Amino acid sequence: MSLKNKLKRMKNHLNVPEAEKKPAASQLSVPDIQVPFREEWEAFGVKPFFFEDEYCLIRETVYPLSHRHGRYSFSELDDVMALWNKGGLTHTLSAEGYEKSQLFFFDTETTGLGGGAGNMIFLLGHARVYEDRVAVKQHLLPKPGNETALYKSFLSEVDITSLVTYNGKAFDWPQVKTRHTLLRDRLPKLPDFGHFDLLHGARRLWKHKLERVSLSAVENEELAFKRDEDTPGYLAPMLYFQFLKAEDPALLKGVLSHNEQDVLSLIALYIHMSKKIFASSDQTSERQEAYAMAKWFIAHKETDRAVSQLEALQGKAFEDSDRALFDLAMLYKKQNRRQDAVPLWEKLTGSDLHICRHQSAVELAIYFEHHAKDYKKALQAAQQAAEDGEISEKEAEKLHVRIARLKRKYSS
DNA sequence: TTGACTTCCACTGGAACCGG
DNA sequence: CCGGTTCCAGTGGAAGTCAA
Repeated sequence: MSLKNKLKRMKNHLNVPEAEKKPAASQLSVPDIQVPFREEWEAFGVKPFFFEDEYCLIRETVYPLSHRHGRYSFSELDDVMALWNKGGLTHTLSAEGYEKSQLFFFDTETTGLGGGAGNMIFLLGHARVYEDRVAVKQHLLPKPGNETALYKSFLSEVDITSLVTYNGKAFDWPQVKTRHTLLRDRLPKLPDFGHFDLLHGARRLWKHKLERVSLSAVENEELAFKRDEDTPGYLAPMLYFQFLKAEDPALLKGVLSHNEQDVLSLIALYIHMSKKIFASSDQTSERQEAYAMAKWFIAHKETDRAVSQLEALQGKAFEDSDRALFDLAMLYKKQNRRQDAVPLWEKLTGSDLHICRHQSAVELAIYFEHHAKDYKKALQAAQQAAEDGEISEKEAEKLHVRIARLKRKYSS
């Protein structure tokens, strides 16, 4: 909590040059800058932004909240923000404490994948959801020498405390940081920040059924969003290099709209994943997905939620049903409900999965020795584990010690 | 109090994989 | 193409529990 406040303070520092942001003064002081194809750009809703002796291009697009993007309309962000802000749930995607307009849905287009100095970001796009509209804003680099203007305009907008990206932790943001290092003496300092990277949650939930967990695959399968005549991202570098030679805005229209669709998809995906997280366990039809959700809760130590999620899956057949049952038993143990865990472990000693079979037998041995004080049953369980054909050297060694001790206790 | 175990946490190394 | 993040299983050590 104190961290969040710290970030808020730093954010204020970041936004200090409020006065410089007004382009009017700069525009007057540098009336000699020529913007090629300026009329064409303006017809496309793109305006120049001037800073010192440079400029970049800004495109703003507005949607009503009722606008549908696949399955969802942007107004549904309200619903999920309300759910998060009801509190009581620890989760990496939790927007508790945030205003919805603080969420900064963010994506870049670059000249390549490598992080090296040869690469650069040429388009920074972001979307924010306000009370009455969704505002998309894109900052475009008109030529390599104008990065200061690009980052000046972008950094005066970015809410660094709540980025929402897709693989942005590994890709977009490190790139921004790299460029920022090159420019650091001319730009405000970057603080640490909160960052929701939707890639990892998407992987957790859908890797079992999606060949690729790319944003476009997730759009298709989960958001029911279809792009018409999309310019694929991998073409962006080539188109940008053509643009640098010809300067014709038409070359980048496809890239701009691709980037715009990307940030809009981030909003829809955030809505989608949040709704999934709050959906009660029995209304998730896909069992593997429900199990993935349970494991996500376990990772966040949300034991009660994980338990009810797993209980809803009990008795249902699916790929990982034994693992799910084992996880449930271990959660019961953690909750001090060993009497509920025991029948599950007993059942799992007949599992096809070695890891579940073995670990369950060991847990039974521990339970009977230390809690039920039934040394005979403990010995039986340990011996059953030891007789398992798939047992490893190390496991066998540990069981040997356990069995020896139990034999001693049992005979006395 | 001590010793024997268990539990919890932090760390680590490897693999997978997404972005343009 | 390649960097960075995360997951996952495994490890080790500190802290906690219990019986004698």
